[in-house]
Amino acid sequence: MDLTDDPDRPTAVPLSQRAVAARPAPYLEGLNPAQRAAVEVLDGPVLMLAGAGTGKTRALTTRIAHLLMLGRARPGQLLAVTFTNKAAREMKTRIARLLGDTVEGMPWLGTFHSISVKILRRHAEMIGRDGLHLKPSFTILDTDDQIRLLKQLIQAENIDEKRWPARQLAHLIDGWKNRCIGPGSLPRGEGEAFDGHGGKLYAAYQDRLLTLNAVDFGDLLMHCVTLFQAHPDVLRQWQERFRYILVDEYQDTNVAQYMWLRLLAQAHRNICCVGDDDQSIYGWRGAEVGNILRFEKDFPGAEVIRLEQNYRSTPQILGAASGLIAANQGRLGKTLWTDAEPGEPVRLIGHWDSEAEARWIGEEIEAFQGGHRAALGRVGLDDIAILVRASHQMRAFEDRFMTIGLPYRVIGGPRFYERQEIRDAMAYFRLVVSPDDDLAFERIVNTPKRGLGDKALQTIQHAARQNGVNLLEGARIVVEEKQLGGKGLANLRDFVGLIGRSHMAVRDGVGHVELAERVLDESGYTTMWQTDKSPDAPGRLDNLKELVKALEEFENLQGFLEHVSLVMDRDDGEQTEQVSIMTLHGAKGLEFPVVFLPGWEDGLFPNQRAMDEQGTKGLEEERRLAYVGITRAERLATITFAGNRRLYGQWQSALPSRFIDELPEEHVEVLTPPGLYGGGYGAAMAMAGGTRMEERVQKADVYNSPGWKRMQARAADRRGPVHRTPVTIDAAPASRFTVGDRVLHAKFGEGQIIGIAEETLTVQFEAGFKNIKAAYVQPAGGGDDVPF
DNA sequence: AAATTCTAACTTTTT
DNA sequence: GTTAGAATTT
Repeated sequence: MDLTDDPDRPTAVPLSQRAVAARPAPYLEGLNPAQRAAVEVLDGPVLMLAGAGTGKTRALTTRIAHLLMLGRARPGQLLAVTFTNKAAREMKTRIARLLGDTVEGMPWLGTFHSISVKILRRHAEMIGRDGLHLKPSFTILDTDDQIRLLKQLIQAENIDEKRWPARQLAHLIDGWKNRCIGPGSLPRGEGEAFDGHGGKLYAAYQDRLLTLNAVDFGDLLMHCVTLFQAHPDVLRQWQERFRYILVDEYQDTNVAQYMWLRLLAQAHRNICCVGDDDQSIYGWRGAEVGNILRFEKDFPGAEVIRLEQNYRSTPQILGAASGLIAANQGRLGKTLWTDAEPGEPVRLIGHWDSEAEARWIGEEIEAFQGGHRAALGRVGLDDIAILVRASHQMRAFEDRFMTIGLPYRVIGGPRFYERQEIRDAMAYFRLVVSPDDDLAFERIVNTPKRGLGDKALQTIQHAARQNGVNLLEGARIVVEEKQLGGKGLANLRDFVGLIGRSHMAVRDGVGHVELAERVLDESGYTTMWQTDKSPDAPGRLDNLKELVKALEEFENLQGFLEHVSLVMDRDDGEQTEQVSIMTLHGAKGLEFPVVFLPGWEDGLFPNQRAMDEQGTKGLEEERRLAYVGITRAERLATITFAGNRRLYGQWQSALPSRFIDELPEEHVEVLTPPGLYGGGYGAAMAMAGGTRMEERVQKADVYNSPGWKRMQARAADRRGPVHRTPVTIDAAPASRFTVGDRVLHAKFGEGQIIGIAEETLTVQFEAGFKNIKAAYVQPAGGGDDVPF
């Protein structure tokens, strides 16, 4: 460990006195002054407030390249953290390009998690307590394994599974770890949550993880933090190693990540965080916007650099987005500007229902293909994205595009390594590599079906516990002592035999690719999918083939498994041009020339639940999400909403999103929907002619006034009675109840009905909104006034 | 043990 | 309208 740095070095140098690189480097050319400052402020804490599309990644990667070129640090002394593997990969390629591939890759450029793994592997034995600690070879549990493990514990502790499903407990535990709250210090309310078992269960869970020599995702960070806190010598070692720390998407850090960073940055204080408080959209999974707002307090003397020149969008798009986000309180404040051509205003259009919305967007896209929008230049399908709030909205577009034969791709479906067949295959590999992996054993012992059900598994577990061995060994004992009968026994014998032979094969140095194929074939796993007649079976077989192919790039199974537990994505090189459909969350960091933003209705977007559970905080996060959506567009953004939408099989009507009212009029053009449904707002819009002026008048008259909303509501009324509650439901009330009644539910307690759709009630409980079948609630002592 | 029917719920998602 | 998980039947 080298200690060459001068501890008395000033932490920040004023901008004016800053030394500029002796010789102008070619990679610095073309940067604007702010970007240049962001690259050249070398020492001390720096907060780069980079708005959407301001070249933040460029500034960050150039900064890294610059540090390396100036010899301020060797690649191994730079710590660069991102949130996704994709971002890390992109950064790596960009740095390599800037440096002309002359410098070896940066070992410490990666996600919080991948870097934590590297650190933890070196100090694993310091994690845990006497007699029970981690080994450097620990495995990383994914959510699936985590939930299975919790289920076992819940059963062992005799906790009511119905009241506290493992899934929910896993979520809670995740939350605790995100906030870096250890077993000793659970928050009072939540620790008691599980019938007072919360703390006990948590401790049991952590113990179980240690005995399995495993950690979950949350542990990776939390263990690092506790390690640093408990062992100052270890911390110092890492602090000294990382001379410069760079963090991307700082607004998305949670408490654990924040502590992790702060600990590591304390020594050199050369930390550069890049983020945009207006793009913080992950509050619901523990991200703290506060971290970015507090940066200057945490690192006194920090230099704050704002990147405000936007290179992505037209002034019209930028204007609309800026106007919208201005409604949020407590922003750090940035004024984005651009010197691009004005471009087209953001287009706004309403439709009768979600099907009309999908139809219209499909037609628009086809029109682009026909070259009807010459002003935009060429627009290919790859240039178009549809960004939705909730994934169920995607269906309407998939259906429509399928029927008109428009190629599309859905981004953000289950990832390759999360698919069932891949996880099964991986479990086989895991068991081959480490016989102690009991979770892998459980997963595959009866996959494909071997006639080994719960009973058989219990027998195996019993045998294993009796002899103090792992499940595989336990199974061997069961086979030897013939504790099972018939077919199950024979199958189990084959299974144990196969794994045993595979262990031998590993020792004999059989090629891992060949071994993998052999295991999958001989276990009958491949056959299982070959004989499966479900429509997705062939796809699964393809995936398996691809998995085996991916193995080739690694030296052995072990190496592959290590890699996979952290890198959970895969690029499939699609060749044909396709329209992208994804959620707004999935779109962060991406850009498209043409963007469609459907479903801007109150309740859907802003999402009702987000507002109920988080109040203004939730609404502001939704607004940031809207901001992210609009700013993805380079040349044309189109916002649409539908008066009626089918949700959970029932038609519901809603008002246009309140965000629509917040868009500055001067950047919005209201379009007329085709195929009017006789009257309603459509009739009003039909009056609009083609000229700007008329559109303006119409806009002022129509979309900005309560009258427009009334008209919209009246149109909906013709289809039946409508209850105007936050989420309105269009149907006759269930006979026994009316809106406003108080009801009693076995699990959620007392609540108030705020919506009725046939037999489904929307009830406001203390715990939040729930849709519940009328049969499951009792009328409760009423008399309370209805708030609506 | 496997196939079948029934039930209750339903944001956003990375590692 | 769909889906995962539980309950029930075969």
